[in-house]
Amino acid sequence: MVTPQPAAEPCGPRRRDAAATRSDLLTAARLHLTRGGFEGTSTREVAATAGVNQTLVYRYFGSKEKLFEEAAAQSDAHREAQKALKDVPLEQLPKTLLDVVLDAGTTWGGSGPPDGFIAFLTAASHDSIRELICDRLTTTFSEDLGSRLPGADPELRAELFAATLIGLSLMRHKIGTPALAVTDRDTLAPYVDSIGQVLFAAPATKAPE
Amino acid sequence: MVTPQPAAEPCGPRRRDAAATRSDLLTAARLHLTRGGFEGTSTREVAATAGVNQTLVYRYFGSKEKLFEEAAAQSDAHREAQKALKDVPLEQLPKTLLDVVLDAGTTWGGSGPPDGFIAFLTAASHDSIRELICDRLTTTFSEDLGSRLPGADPELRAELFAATLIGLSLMRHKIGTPALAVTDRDTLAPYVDSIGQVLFAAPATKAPE
Amino acid sequence: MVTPQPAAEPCGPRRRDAAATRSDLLTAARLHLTRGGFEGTSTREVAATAGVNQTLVYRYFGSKEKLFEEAAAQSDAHREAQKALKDVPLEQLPKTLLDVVLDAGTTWGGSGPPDGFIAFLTAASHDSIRELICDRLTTTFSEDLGSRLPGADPELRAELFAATLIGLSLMRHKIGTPALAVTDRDTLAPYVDSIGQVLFAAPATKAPE
Amino acid sequence: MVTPQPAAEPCGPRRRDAAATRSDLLTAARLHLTRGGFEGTSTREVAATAGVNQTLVYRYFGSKEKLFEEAAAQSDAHREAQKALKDVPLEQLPKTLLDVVLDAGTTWGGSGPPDGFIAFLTAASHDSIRELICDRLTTTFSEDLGSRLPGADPELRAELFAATLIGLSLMRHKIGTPALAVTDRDTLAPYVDSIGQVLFAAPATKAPE
DNA sequence: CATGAATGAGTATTCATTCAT
DNA sequence: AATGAATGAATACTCATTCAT
Repeated sequence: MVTPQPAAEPCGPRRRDAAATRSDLLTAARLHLTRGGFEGTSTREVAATAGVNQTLVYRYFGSKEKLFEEAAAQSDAHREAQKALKDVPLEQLPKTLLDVVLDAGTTWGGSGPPDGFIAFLTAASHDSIRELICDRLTTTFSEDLGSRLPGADPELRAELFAATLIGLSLMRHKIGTPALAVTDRDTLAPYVDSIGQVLFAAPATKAPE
Repeated sequence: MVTPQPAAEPCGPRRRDAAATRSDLLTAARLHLTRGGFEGTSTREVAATAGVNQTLVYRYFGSKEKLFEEAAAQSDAHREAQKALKDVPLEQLPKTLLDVVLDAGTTWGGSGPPDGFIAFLTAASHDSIRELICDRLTTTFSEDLGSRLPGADPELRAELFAATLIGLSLMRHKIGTPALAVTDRDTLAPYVDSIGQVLFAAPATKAPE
Repeated sequence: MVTPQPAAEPCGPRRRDAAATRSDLLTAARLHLTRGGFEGTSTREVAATAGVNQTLVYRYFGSKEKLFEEAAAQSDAHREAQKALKDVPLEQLPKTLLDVVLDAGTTWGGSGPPDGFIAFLTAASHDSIRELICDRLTTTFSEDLGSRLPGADPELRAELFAATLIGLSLMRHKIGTPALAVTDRDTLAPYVDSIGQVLFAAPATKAPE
Repeated sequence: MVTPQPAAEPCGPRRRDAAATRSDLLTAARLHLTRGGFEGTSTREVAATAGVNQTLVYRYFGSKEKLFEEAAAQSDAHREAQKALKDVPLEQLPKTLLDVVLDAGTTWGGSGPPDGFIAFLTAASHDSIRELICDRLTTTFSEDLGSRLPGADPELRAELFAATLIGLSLMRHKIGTPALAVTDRDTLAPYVDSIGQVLFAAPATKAPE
């Protein structure tokens, strides 16, 4: 796990810009978090990727754990998902959220910007990060999406939709199963859409199986 | 990540039983793998959980990596899933696979036997284990299930169903989102079932969105 | 340091022959001793080369140290050297001892039978082996050869001749310097001979330099 | 092999001086190298002798091997020998080189500064160090000294003289044979001198023995 | 006589972290 | 604000050795 780009030019003591340094560290941390997870990444690697001295991790974040927590919290995907949940009508939600997920991580093997509450699942073995992920999912899906669903078990149905997106993201961005790794958005959309329809519509009164 | 039970009282040299020792190590490894992932678990922890001297990991497996690979490969869930794919008619598959997934890992926070190709996703940041998971998913879903699906994109639809199961397992067993963590099988089944119906049926001729 | 031949056919629990096993272990130990020295060789390697179970080292010798001591002590070269010192006239000694040294270790890079008090110098970093070597050299040279030399400083002159042989052996068998590694016996002999003549003859009354 | 002085009292974090730390490590490594050889010395021992934290070995040298290679390469004796070969007339060379050798290692049992391409022979079982020693000997003797010798086989005769010095050093500094361990320089000199005369003079046309 | 199982101490090396400049 | 020096605890893995069969 040393792959990510060495980044940054070695230019003397480095430009003295606290904000930029902080932000570079966070970006590097996000990248490494999605690849190696919490325990699989060292602060040295992160600092190297950010082109920054290792000890600045401690200056700016206090500890490896806090750096990674902040990195995990800082997710564009999460923000976008939440915005979508407020603005977009239910029937367009599946496609919109699919787009968020697809943008969030580059296709498997690619090297684009890593992001998304989803890719961070890799880091779920670390307790504090798992809690953070759980909170995010709860707010965004169980609560926000759930409250918009008619019929029985709204939280559960919302979470099941989240499950599909999470599984999809994992298989596409991390594991690389043959179909999901390469299928384009437009082929994918109708299927995700129909899962959404099934889960978002009020279920028929449950006949015990 | 030192939580799992210290197991076994330190009671003299331990009974001399190669097969049992090997198996205890594998069980302990599976447990730790699902909790801390590959890099998050030390061989010492595994050995302690198994109530076994640390060096026996190397006697029996040669390296941490090989121990965890074998542990990851040894999955009842995988076997059952594949059996189901051969014996069970398509319309009963969703429920059957759901049961496999639910049995595979104990509900979040519990301490039962950890298992399943799914729960091991935690370990997906380690390359060799990720490949193993990828192979398993490809064989079981993309190929075996895919070959049974009528209509277009069979592998993709098979993988999407796998994605739902994976996401479900992760959220229930690992992350613990409020609804999925506690919902019982019978409440869950109809929803998973209807996702299965949507994905397993031949899709209508796709109208470009 | 795992090179030496795996030896011995894997033929069931192995022929039950205490003497042969002991002797195989000693031979393997000599071989490894000259290559990796005491600390650079593990009992497992020795046992593997001997085609024997590792624990037999302890059955037959009690400890790694004792195995290697016995191996170091068992030197054909030493025996031959001592015999030469008794039987051979002074003026033929240099050539005779040269032959002992040349036979003792195969030319550098070759894989013949390793032997000789000389090659064991490699193992001189281990205290008990160093003492053994010291004893051997003292008896053979300082005492036996020394007692045959006329004139002043006989022990010293005997040891200086030993030094030449030791250095020669080391450079030829172990280090592989360009000339000594390849020169044949007949080219070498006259030079060693003339050193012998200089050292064995009674020195002129020393004029303080 | 834990003998060498534990050095330096454990007195707080130690003075912050990179150059001094590096150099202390090298000195300690040289000392241990001549006593225990490569495999017989642990980085902990070296660090302890240097009065330095063990991890600094890796900060400054990257690995045990690189530390010991650099330690072995850093030899005053080698420098002096080479200087002598340039400046000193042939007939004074034996005595000059003898002095280098005698200065290089303290008399057996003493605890002075260890040095010299010669004493490092102990470490010759480690491949990279053996190569280094071989290179040094080749340059200094086979080539530099060889090129100054008239007559046949100049490299060989140069190497034979090196062999005498090496054997002498080993027996005096490492093995401790009775005469060589204690004899003073002035007693030793005439004998080494006469060996030099024999080897440096053009040999009589070789009559096949 | 021979072997496999088990063990504790040790090895090189890396990590997160702190201190002084 | 940024850096290099220093540190202690941990990690994977190996070793010599003993015990039970």
